[in-house]
Amino acid sequence: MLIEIKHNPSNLESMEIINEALSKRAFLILVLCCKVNYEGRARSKLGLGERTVLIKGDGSFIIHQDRNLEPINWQPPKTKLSVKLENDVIKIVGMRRKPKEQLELIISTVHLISYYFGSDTKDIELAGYEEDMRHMIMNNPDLIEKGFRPTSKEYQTPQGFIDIYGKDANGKIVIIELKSRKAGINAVKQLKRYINCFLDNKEFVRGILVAPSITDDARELLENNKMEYISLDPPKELKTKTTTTLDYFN
Amino acid sequence: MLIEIKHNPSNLESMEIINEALSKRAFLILVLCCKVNYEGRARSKLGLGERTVLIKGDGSFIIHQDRNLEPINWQPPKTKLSVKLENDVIKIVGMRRKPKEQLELIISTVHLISYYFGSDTKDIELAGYEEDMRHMIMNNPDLIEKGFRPTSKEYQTPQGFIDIYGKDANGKIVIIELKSRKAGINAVKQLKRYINCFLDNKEFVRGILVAPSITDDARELLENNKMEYISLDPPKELKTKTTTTLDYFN
DNA sequence: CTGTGGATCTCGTCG
DNA sequence: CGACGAGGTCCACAG
Ligand SMILES: [Mg+2]
Ligand SMILES: [Mg+2]
Repeated sequence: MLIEIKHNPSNLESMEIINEALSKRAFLILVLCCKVNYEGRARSKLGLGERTVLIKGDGSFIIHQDRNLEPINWQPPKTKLSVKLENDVIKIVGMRRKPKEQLELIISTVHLISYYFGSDTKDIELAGYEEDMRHMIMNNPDLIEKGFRPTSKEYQTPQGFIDIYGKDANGKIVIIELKSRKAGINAVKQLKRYINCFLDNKEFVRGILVAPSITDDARELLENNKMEYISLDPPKELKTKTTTTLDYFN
Repeated sequence: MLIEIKHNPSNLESMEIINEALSKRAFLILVLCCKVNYEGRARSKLGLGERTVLIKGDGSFIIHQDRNLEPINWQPPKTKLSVKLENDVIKIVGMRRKPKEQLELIISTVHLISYYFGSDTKDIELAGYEEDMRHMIMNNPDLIEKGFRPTSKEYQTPQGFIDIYGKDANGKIVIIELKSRKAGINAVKQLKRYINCFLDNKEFVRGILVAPSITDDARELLENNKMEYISLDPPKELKTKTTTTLDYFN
């Protein structure tokens, strides 16, 4: 893999390396002392401090402090980047149209600069999502209860799409709201709104909240509204086996 | 600033440097070829590729591909990290209890390893949020309309807290829903639900959605329900002035 | 510690 | 391109 690394470059050297990396759309890594200004959807100002900056070939611009998972400032992919040197201060500016916003990095000192061209073609495999729960239930409706028959197609109300719509063994309409994480009161409210769309039907419509767990408040609200809860974990099976070695087949 | 950098270390060297960085809670940066497995709230598997990894002193564990703003895999702060070398393969594991989850990084080759101890004490100043809008309106209620008088305290309905509650010049109840970004149909639905809490009052309750802009569907839904829209941008004034130089006072 | 809701949310999907 | 909704959301705040 092609990688360039420089320790404690001068600001002039840094500017040239940054220009090189930006023009070649490399993955650029900087450790530096900087101030940061953001203006656009919101506005922010960050005083001097040492930070790690990532700039990706797709225009992602990411500034990390030494704490927290999330970057302190950022710009999404497709940001237009430019760099200039003025009075021995480096400025990297990331601009976006729509929304109009810009992130300005004012650099006093660069401790580390590196850029590389890597190969990363593999896509991630994921499981454990709401959509996985839906597939599991459609393939095995008895997970809800014996005799439950979901309709094969999505059902739309004025309030939006119902996760799963079907009928129980007695022919009663059943509306299912799925949550792949612990369900709170908002999940119950959403289910209630779907049921309200059927009020003029006269016949009782069952509402079932399906989630791995539920908060106490949500459960109370659910029962007060004569709705039901079924505990179900989202399936987490991947299509391929997970390995912890570096075999050729992975 | 103290920083260590090594280009193309052996896996044994890498393991020792990673151990050093982890034990000292440094900010660790790696560019490497790896596979990644995650298991916990969900499950994921990522095949071999070159990635950039950040591990912060607070336990944040971040894996970036060469595209997208967001990391492909991660663990939040307070993750417990460990490293080992087996058959010349480095494994870094990040574990969390509650939720129980683990992220496993299986490394074949390290291209760059660096760790540092930086100084970053400044907090960010932010503006342009819903809370800023609320303050602005409370301090200048005429922004809504002449004669509007908000109550000083928050008002809670069974549906949750109302952003701003007050009365207009005619003494009619006014409920305001704030959005700091473009408002969609969900903002309108939320406002409608608050108003429904006052239905037994008999008297008409005004609902006003305040946002910088609104989608067409949301506007239609709003008007069909006899509610109003006021266009208002969140204020973006910072307490201190933004500078684009490196003056001592910043 | 849990629950709730905002966010420069991001990102995929669908129209 | 805009609207909409899920998310391993993260994160701050309140109870
Ligand atoms: Mg749903
Ligand atoms: Mg609100």
